[in-house]
Amino acid sequence: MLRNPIDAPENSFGSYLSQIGGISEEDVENIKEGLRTKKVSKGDILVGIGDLCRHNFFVEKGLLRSYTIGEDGKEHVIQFAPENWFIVDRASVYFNDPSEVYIDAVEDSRIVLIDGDFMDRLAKLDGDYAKFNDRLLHNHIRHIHKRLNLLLGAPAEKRYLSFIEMYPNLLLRVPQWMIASYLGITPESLSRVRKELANKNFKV
Amino acid sequence: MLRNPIDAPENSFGSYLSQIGGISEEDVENIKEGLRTKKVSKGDILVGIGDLCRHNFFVEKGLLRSYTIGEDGKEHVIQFAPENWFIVDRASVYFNDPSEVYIDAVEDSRIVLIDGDFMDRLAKLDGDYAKFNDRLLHNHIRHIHKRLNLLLGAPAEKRYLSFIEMYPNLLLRVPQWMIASYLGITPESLSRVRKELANKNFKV
DNA sequence: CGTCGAATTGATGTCATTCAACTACAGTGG
DNA sequence: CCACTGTAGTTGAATGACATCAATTCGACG
Repeated sequence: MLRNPIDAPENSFGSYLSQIGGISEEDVENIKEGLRTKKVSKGDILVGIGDLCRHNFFVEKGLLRSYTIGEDGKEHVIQFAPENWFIVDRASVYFNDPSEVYIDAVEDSRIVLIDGDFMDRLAKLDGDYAKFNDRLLHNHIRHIHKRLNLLLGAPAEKRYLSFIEMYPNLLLRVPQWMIASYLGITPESLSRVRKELANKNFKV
Repeated sequence: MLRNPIDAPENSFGSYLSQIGGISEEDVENIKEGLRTKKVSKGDILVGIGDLCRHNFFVEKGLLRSYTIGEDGKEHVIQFAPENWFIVDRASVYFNDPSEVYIDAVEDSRIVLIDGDFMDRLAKLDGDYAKFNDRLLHNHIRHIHKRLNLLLGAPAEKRYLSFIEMYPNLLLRVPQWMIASYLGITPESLSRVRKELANKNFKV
């Protein structure tokens, strides 16, 4: 759930753990062999609705997304995950419930599969590391709350502007109809919002 | 974040910890003296926007809510917390950020104030207890995700029906305009939705 | 009894959706 | 190399859902 995509070195998950998670190089070495890295192609589905989602996915390179199919039969994008983000149906991993989302690859990607008790093993190495997962969870919550506020209050244009502000780097990587889906509007509406903004002389 | 209001015995937080949290009676005794219980009156504001939210609130009796003021100047209800629920701006407690929400009392209430590192102290008593907080966090996330889905996909009527299903006991306790605010619609619209449902011969 | 906020109702406006047509472009196979 | 096809994006006209504004009713409470 943290920002700043980087230029996708191999094993950026290791650097992430040590730099952002504050986990010693040594400990990273000790546990990382329990991890699998996987390459997926654009369009590949990693988790389907009804599956058990057994892993948390860390994106080293590329772009994943999660989405549901509403009762209206339409896709609703829940989250995008570019480099250095996690993506997962936490309820499914944690409670062993069938997944309520799809997770698929928007671009060819290289990802790290983190199994359910990876964090537990990490916590066993050093009690402080339990706090790392805690931080991830709190970040996640903060993030969804921001989104909730927008959906509750803001009209389409403001939601779009806020999306640009939060994910400036995704603007050119994600097709417009997916952004529309993330914003909770139709592609046509987003097209018109963009036109309006252009008329107002708005530059990204 | 768990259901089933009860008939508000004194110290229902203790029972909650032992029954739901699986924490031994003895350990509950050991730490509960660090907790304060407080009575608040309908309308009292516990946390204001900009304040530091220093506590997680557990509702033993009564009803709290959290809400923001959108840029449109309107209230948006984030969450209701009846008996046996927690309510908190987690980002504020965890990251020491100024609160982005108000928390106030919808009814006269008796609440337990849980300070930021209560869970840490609990975890120190018994390593397994760390998992309790983890479970709370995951429940919270699952809950907001459900909400996200509704806001993304469902029209007013479906959101209302889903609200009734999730919080049947709140229907009679929360004024209609607050429910409307929770659903992201105006009180007038909710009134019409209800009328429609009545015409369709819908019974709560 | 009078007042105030909550809820309903009607008239009207606005924003986003829907449906359909059209353009642009990328990928495929002849 | 070019036609064929499918998907993304744009645009227009009509519709629909919800908001807004204003008037009225209802009920709680001093």
